[in-house]
Parts: sequence; structure tokens; C-alpha cells
Amino acid sequence: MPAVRTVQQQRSERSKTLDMSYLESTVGFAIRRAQMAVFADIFRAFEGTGITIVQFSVLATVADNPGLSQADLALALSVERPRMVPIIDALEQRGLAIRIPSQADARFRDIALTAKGQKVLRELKQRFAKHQTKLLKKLDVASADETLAILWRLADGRSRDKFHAN
Amino acid sequence: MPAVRTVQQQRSERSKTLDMSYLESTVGFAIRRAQMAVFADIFRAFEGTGITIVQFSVLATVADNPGLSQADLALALSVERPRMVPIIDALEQRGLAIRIPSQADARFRDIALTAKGQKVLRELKQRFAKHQTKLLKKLDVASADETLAILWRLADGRSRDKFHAN
DNA sequence: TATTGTTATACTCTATAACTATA
DNA sequence: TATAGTTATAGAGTATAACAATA
Repeated sequence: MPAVRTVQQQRSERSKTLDMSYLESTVGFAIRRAQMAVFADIFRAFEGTGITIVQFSVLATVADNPGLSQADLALALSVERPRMVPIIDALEQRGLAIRIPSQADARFRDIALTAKGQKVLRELKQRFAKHQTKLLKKLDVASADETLAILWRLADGRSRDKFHAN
Repeated sequence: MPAVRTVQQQRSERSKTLDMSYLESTVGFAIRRAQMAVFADIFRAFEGTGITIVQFSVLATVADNPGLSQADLALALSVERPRMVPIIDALEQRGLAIRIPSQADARFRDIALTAKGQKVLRELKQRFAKHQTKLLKKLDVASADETLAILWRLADGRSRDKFHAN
């Protein structure tokens, strides 16, 4: 990993300073940067496992809600239903989850973890816990609860909206 | 806009509850939801203008740093250099910005706003201010400064890393 | 008629490599 | 040789529409 340099330091020699004060005072710009940093950190935490962040989210959700449907998963994770198909495919191919045709209603597949899936999830959760501990060390003033409270207050009531990032 | 419903309320009738307590306690999941909500709100604020969020960021940055290069812009906004091309193209085609071949070094194009670009930016900033005011109303406990401080602490030192979101 | 899972399609974004023109 | 802007390409993600099976 290269040493971290600021935008100003990396900027070409033509001019020395860059005034980003306007955007840096906006929640939108700050939250984008924060999300990039947090996801990059999770990405590193899962390095070598071959498990992506969405796949981890699916595993964790299925563990606490065995037998839920793909549509429910998509809704819970704010992902479009069609995208769940290749995600579950990958988990099934690696032997971590299975689709069980529902007895009660043949349109549904009940998603469940295999024993291997449960074992892998435990390992991933340990990695994730280390990541989050490291992350919260950055927040020496604000507590973890306070941080989550602010984030959820920002997210409140809007998580189901559709939009295009630009 | 449809009435907002929770995941639980929207979930199919097969089972009534969904336990999302694990993911909801993570910064990663919360920040993703928060970012989706914030960006959806900005998206709505710019509705009808034909201006995207990245384009707005470019306009705002160029306004405070006239004559900066596309590479500097890409760096400042955490966007890959190749992506700047169509973004600046669009602004140029709408008459909001111009590329001025640099006198000192012909490899550079100094990006500047047109008079129209400055006028449009003023209008966009007004819309943006309304959005942010509305947003900060959700945060009755935490102050705006506190929120920004937490977000920038999360983002700190990692904004230049490359990663893939999953 | 409505819904689940699925396929298909178009568009955006990310990431990289490579080209051109300049230096 | 190195860099800015550009082109090209591959891989993910987003957003819709539509289809088969089932209810």
C-alpha cells in the first residue's frame, strides 16, 4: 500500500493548492468518501476468502432468517430481485447455501445455509469484527452507537427509493 | 412517491418478521443505506435540471479553482481520469464549461466555467442548500458539524484506495 | 390476475491498458 | 521517458421489461 497523500500533495505542480471547502462541507460528498473508505476496508478484510460484501450480507441474513425467499432477501438488502440470482448461484456452487423448493408454495425457494456455509460465516464474522473494531478506533470522540444512530437517521425512511447515483 | 414501508411490512405474508439486527449494527450496512438516502435526495433536488451529481461536483470545484486540469478534477473527486472525458463533454455541450488548451503546456486543458455555467451553478447550489437543510433536520441530536466530523473521520486516509464494491 | 424466480437488455460506473500529443 | 487527455474494453451494478411456473 502506498503512503497516503492528500489531494493537494498529489496535484500537479502547475498550481499548489486546491480549494475543496464547498464540497467538503456537504454531507453528500463526505458520506461518499466515508463509504468508499469503509467498503475498501471490508474488501481488504475479506481478501483471500473469495466472498464478496453482498455475498456476506446474504449469508448473515440467511443465518438469522433460515428459509427466507430470494425476494425477501433482495428487499432486505436493497438489491434488485434479478441480481439475487447470480449471487445465490455463486453461494450454491461453493456449497455455502442451498435453494429448497418450498413445500407450501412452489413459486418460492427457501434459502438456507449448509453446514459449510455456517462455518464460513463464523470465520467471516470474525474478520468483519476486526474490521469494525479498527474502524471505530478512528472515532475516538463519537461512540459507535452515536455513529450508527446518525447514519440510520440519515437513512431513515428513504432506503427503498430508487435512484441513479448520477 | 409511495408511502414508506419498512422491510418487515413489505415482506411477503409467509413469515411476519425478519431479523436484520446483525447487519443493522454494522457501520458498513448503515453507511450504505445512508448514502443511498442522501444521494436519492440530491437526485430529487436536481430533478428537471438535467444535471447529475458528478456534474454538479465538477461545476462547484471548477468555480473555486478555475483553470484546473481534468486530471486534477478526477483526483479531487475520486473519479477515474477516463471518466472525466464524457463528464466534461456534457458540460461543454450544454455551454456550462469550456476546455482551454493551456498556454504553458499543450498537454493540459484548463477547465473553466462559462457565464451560463456560473449562473446555473448558483441555481443548483440553492437547490442543494435546501436539500442539506432538510437532511440536517433529521439529525436533531447531532449537529451538522458533528455529523461531518464523524464522516470525515471514517473517510480519513483511505479516500485514494481503489477497490471494488463487492 | 398476481407473484417468484429467471432471463434479457440497456445504461452507468469501475478499472485498466493503450494510444496521441506533447514535454 | 513521462504525463494529460483520450479511446477502448471488460467487469460489476442498476433499472426495467418480460417470460414460465405457480397461485
